[in-house]
Amino acid sequence: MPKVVDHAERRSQIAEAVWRVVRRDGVEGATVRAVAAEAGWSPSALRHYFVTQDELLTFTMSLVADRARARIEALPAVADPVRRAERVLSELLPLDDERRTENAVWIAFNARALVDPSIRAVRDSTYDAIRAVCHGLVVDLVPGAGSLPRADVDLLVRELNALLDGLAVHAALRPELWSPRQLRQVLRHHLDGIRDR
Amino acid sequence: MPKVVDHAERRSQIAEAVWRVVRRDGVEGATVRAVAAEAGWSPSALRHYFVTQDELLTFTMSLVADRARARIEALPAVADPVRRAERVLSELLPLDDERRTENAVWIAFNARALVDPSIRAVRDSTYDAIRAVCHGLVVDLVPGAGSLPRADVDLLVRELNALLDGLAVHAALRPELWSPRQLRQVLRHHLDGIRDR
DNA sequence: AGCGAGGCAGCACAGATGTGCTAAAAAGGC
DNA sequence: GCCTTTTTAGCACATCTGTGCTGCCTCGCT
Repeated sequence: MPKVVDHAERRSQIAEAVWRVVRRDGVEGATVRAVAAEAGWSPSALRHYFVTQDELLTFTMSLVADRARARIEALPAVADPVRRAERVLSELLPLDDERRTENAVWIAFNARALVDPSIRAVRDSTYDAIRAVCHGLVVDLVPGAGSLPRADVDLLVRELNALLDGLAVHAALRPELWSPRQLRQVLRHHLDGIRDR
Repeated sequence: MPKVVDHAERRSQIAEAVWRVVRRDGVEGATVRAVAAEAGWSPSALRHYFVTQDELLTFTMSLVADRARARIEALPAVADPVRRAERVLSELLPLDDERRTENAVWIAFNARALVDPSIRAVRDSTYDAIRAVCHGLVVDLVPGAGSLPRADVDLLVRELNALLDGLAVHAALRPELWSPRQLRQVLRHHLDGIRDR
């Protein structure tokens, strides 16, 4: 009774084909026909799993967020707050090819979010989740976070959050200028700065 | 002999029409016909000032960078390094409607730079210039920058640069979460941190 | 006044795109 | 083995896109 490839997994396979097309030709290159060719099916087969193109693209972007979330949740517990923060945030940086692809796709869709409401909804909730993660890390990182004014904590969270996305964007756009080692160094320096402030 | 509206200025007017279209409908909405309608001319008139669409889009993106550069160069001299850095970098953040538009357009084109070589060239040289600006500001900011290892300065430059673009992206994408006041606060906090390190 | 060149509009055309419709093929239950 | 449901292919159609081509209209010069 379990089909060899079920509906949900097929949708993920197609979404990954979208990633490859987007990396090669941008979001505007992710036409129904191009994605179908990349996935190895006919356009009509595609339409069986995604009724409209909007649905296809929205699902594809959600999958990026889901994959990252899954990686973070699967992370082993680490006692030291700096190291924990390093591990968690590293999952969001383009440190290897898989995450480079994710980041590039994310950036491409981000631009589309400026004008596409359904994409924007996915993006907003994802960024909210990332901000919450940053908040948790900062609270564990700052010595007396409990007794600190909320505005001060908020400031640190915003700063960390902005740095994180800045690093991600830079490294995804210009990998030749940002080695994984340099990304980690900057992140680590910033985290140390929060702890020792 | 001076025409009422000369060639170069007409090109800028058209590029500004592109900005408005991109803000409304994204880069993929910036078709020749849409831009012509926005600018109030026929598509043929457009083709008189820009032979191909690529030329139009590349020029439009360059104009964003040129405007920002001009604003920075026109800035009055400020003795205090923190205040100077604040003033300079503020010109790159979406603190008002004009700069919000610039940032949104920049982000949209940035995504296209992933696949469009001519756009990428503009983007790379602009980012190099911004990095150079950051370097200058950091050198003035850090007390003993001259005697500091080059790698340490480089680290601070990268961190500032990433924070700057992270702030810009966040504020452009979600203005409702980033008031100009909050942007300035985070920037100021980071600059103070560099000075007092 | 006449003329030549540049600025502009309109149309045309080939290609691509999203999506609907119809039928064939495959799969699965009895 | 047959029949129903799901999955896939193929085609069509209206729309939109970049860009080439042709002609008009309006300046500026002599």
